[in-house]
Amino acid sequence: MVTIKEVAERAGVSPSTVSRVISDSPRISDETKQKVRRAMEELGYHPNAIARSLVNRATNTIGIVMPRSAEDVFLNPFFPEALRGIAKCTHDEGFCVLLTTGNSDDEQIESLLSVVRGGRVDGVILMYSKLDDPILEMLTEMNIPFSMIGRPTISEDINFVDNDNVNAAYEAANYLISMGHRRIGLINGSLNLVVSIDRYEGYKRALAKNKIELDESIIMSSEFVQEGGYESMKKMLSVENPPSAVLVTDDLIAFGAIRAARDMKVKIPDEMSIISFNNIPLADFATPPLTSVDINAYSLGYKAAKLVIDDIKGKKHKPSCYIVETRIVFRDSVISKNNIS
Amino acid sequence: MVTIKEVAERAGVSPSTVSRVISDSPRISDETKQKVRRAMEELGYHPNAIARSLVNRATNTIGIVMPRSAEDVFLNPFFPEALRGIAKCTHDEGFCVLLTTGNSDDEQIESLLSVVRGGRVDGVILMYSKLDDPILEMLTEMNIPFSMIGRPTISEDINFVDNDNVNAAYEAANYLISMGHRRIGLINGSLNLVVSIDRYEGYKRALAKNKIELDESIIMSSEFVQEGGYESMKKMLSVENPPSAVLVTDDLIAFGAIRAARDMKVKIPDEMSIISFNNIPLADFATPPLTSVDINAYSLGYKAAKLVIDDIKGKKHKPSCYIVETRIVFRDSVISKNNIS
DNA sequence: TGTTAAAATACAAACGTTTGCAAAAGATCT
DNA sequence: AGATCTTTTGCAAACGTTTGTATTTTAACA
Repeated sequence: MVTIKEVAERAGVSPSTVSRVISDSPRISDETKQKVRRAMEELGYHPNAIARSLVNRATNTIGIVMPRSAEDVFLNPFFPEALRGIAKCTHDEGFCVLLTTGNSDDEQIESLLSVVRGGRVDGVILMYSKLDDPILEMLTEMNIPFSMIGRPTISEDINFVDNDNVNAAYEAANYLISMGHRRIGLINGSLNLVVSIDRYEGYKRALAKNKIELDESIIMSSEFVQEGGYESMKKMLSVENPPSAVLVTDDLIAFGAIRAARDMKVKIPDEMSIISFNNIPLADFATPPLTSVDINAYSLGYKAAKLVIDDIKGKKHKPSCYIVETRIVFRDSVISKNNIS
Repeated sequence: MVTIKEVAERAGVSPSTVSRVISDSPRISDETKQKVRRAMEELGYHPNAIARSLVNRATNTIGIVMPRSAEDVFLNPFFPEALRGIAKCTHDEGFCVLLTTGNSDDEQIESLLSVVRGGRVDGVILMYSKLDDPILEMLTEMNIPFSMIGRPTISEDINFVDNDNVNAAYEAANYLISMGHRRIGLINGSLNLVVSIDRYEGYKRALAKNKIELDESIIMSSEFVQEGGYESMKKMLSVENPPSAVLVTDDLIAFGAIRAARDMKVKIPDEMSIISFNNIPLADFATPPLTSVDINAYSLGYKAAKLVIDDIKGKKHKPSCYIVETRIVFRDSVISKNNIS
């Protein structure tokens, strides 16, 4: 490995001069800069990031915490998509991305802990928001810059990015109602995720606003996977008075739900309308193409990264939050009930 | 930040002793170890990974290179799934994962370059194999431990993990043939990816073995995305004598192909059988459920990580390779032609 | 040709570790 | 009690940078 000293020697200057050339300090004459740069060139010198980090006390790296093990995560396109946004922003800002992993909650925590205590990252992005999350607690305690994707429930000063999920769900449900549906089911994700809570709230508000009574028998919650959607839809359809439409809080779940409907010979959208969330790339290729709420996961990621990085750079002194827009992408899984009857 | 010195002072020993306690050196008496450990506990000490890296010349981190920008990548579940395997292995081995990104080929290269030259990673995993890849060249030149997912074409000594793609495609095509199909199309991925080349080869061999002549008009190649599959299938169906079955080299492409078939009112599998590759989670939820070759992306990732790490640790002195098994997952997108006629 | 100010560069300490070698302490033997 | 060996600990250099301060060089002026 070629070091700053060797460059210095070759250029006939001192190491400090080389260092200042690297940072393009005005204290060094142009003549010397040329000389040093040539030496660097000839030797194939590249600054050692580790040494630099040590003295600067900055690694230019941010750590990413995904839910649980990375296991379940990657099955859902939401995370990759958000990660894409994160990667874009970090790269733009000259930062690296370090993945934190673990095969259990404990391992996950231990992994994060070692990474931040070890000083390997300058900040952290928490890619989800759930109730009573020990990681969130840790992060605030450790006093390291971080931001999260999803609204925090503890109302401390925390950087976060989120959709307005209650409103988004409100509008989705409202859309169903505007299409003439009065009996509307809900297939939700796990209720300890605040995104699920919020969408549930929006659903409730839409029904209330339209004087539709809540019926617990057509409100389910499942894990964020297809199987959950499959089971939920089966239950939904075996209720004495099944809904004519259902709001599903995740496309993957919706895929499962569609499959269940097909298996039970109920036609979508003719006998059952479906609107769901996330607008994954495959939504367009479902049968029928899925009407879905686009949450702009990419922006969610990008902004989350921007928030931590600004925090790290000390640009913002107050915690900030950012709400990214959602929009319904209309496809063919919802039908107007008025037209039929 | 609490350092080794403060711990030393508190415990009444020298910094070097503390260091040796950390590494549990036998040279330190148990008594002293107790004392030092207590001091560490009380002060909440944690070793600084950066400083450690500097002297050890090891970061315990491996860099991941994905195709191009991370952009396209994450849309395809293959990469997340492989990443999952990588994450598992690295974690098991006490390594971290650093993502290398960039929004263009050049940026990608520059990003990788700065990361390895900067000494931020001990090794690298290249998640794909394509023809004339400048990155591959760089990696070998720089003389850093690395492994790749996918067979390298330049026959240098390179660690890699791969499926036996020619055989896998051979068997897939053979399966179609065994089901009575004689006219079989191919919808392939981009031909500068060696995985595509290999699967093409397997397809050709199967046809040759069964004395079926190759017909270029029903051989397409598209990008690894749904749209490509959509277009390819449209073309395939508008040929004067369309095939009764098609081998698709990626599930995502297959989704697009299915959609195209549906749009053109050709029934799957009745009028067109489809077998594809990768067996993504959603394959089961396609209409009809997709018969697909499972390539075990998780293992591919896990093994690739194992290979670099072994290399880094100097366990293996020779480059090694590892072939992971594939298996056809039979679902409902292929029908026997014999039964019909 | 000194004197002084400005510009350019060098010195050395610091960042938090690890580790070879030296030193001190304790044990064993005669 | 001294010599010798072993065990335990400490010293100091090193890893490759950055940066405050000191020093040298150059230029400008009288």
